[in-house]
Amino acid sequence: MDRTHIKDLTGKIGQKVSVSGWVDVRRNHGKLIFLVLRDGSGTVQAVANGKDEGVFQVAPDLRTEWCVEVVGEVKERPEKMRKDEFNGSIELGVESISVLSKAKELPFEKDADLNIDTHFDYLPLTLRRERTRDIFRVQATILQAFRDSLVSWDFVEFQAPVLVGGDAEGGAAAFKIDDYYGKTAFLATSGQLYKQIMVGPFERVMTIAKTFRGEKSATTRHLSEITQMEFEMGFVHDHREVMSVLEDVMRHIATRVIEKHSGALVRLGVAAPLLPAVKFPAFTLTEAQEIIEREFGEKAVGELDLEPEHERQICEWARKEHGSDFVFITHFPTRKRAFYTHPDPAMPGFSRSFDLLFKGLEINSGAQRIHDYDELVAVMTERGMDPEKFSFYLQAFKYGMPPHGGCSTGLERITARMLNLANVKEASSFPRDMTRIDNRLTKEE
RNA sequence: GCGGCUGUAGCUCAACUGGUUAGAGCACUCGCCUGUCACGCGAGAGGUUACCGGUUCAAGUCCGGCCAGCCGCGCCA
Repeated sequence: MDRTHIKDLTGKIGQKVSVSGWVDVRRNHGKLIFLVLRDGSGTVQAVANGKDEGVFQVAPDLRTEWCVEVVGEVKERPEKMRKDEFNGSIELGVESISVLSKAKELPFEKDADLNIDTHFDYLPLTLRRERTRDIFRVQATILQAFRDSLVSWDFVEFQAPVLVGGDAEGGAAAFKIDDYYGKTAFLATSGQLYKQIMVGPFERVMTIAKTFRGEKSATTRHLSEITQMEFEMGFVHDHREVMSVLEDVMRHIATRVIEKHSGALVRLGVAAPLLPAVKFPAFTLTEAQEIIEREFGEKAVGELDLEPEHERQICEWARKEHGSDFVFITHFPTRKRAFYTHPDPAMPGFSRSFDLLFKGLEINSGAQRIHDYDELVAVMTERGMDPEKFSFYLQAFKYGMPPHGGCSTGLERITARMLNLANVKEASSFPRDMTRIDNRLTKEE
């Protein structure tokens, strides 16, 4: 008998079907056993009746997470037993059960709150929890919405390398590969330089790139391995055109998440992101700092960046005053940003750069880039970098590079803020940090 | 790296100012249960209180050390 996916059962009332999946919950009433079956598409209640001896040779033994194949009839539930949830008005009348795989007792409480280290210690199992499935279904939608929107606007997706020849960008700490055919290589901290090179062939490019940061940071917003959703576009006049595209991408992502995952948002207890009717509010760093001083009495003006607490404050204020969970901060000090960041001639000392804050956290960073070869070389020299070491990259600029700009969004950060996850690590299916790669590094074994 | 907090059953947590045999819920085992949906009821099993040392008649509780985790800061995105 062909398998029916649980999401398709609604249309098969009265029919005999075969369903395969996991036992999500078991409620044993003696001569009546309720099972909640789960497959990749959803859940459904199955009812095993004690009158059926064949079924009752198996049903009482079933436990959480056993894999089973159940044959039965799709029935409407009795009027009073209907629930306002997916498949809440149907159930499966069990006629036979075959056990595909047994499961031991789970080492944690399935639907209760877990400490985050328990969650990580048992990831292959905790990922099966509804909460976790909700998080990563939303994340998959974020990724797809990012890709779909940019591709529809003629951005070409390319694959940025992960193995790179140098810790090119500086700033972020790179993981070193000691033996790359006898030489030293690094794991990419960003796809930035390759993304700029790709403006040459395609003008508009995007990539969803794995990047790696070796900072010794133990916080709720850092990971050692992150997914960056990046794009770069040619022939811009300044950073504002990049911000405009980014805003459209963010609106598209938010809309898609709201459309597809209203149930998950409810289960996770999170409100849909607040989008302003007009444009995302945007302030220069200095303006933002003045607002923080005025509204929160914090000293901020003159600092090179917003402190985490200031990011939270300006977002709180923007939500109240502008009805937006998104806030752009522009014009960071030139010396605080990467070497390729375009200075703003109208604001000496400041650059055509921006961060996008979302619900209190920086989720994106971008800028117009320097496209003039001589200017780029001069800036590098000024910063004590050796242009010779970047000759590979600089070829693109020597041979006709248009004015361009782009940005990069941290997938885990936007997911975490979208769903109000306290720790960004919960937004990574297999998080890597200072003390974990699959196992705790400190665990004795 | 610095600081704060935490570590008790498989999980989530109790145990007042140190005081009898360290408890509960869930999970697990056994029994009962035909409409549950956090099913219910009864019984049972499950502990070197992270680890090492100290103070005390007496330590889960106080002190020192050590390990681990979380949170914040720094740094970063």
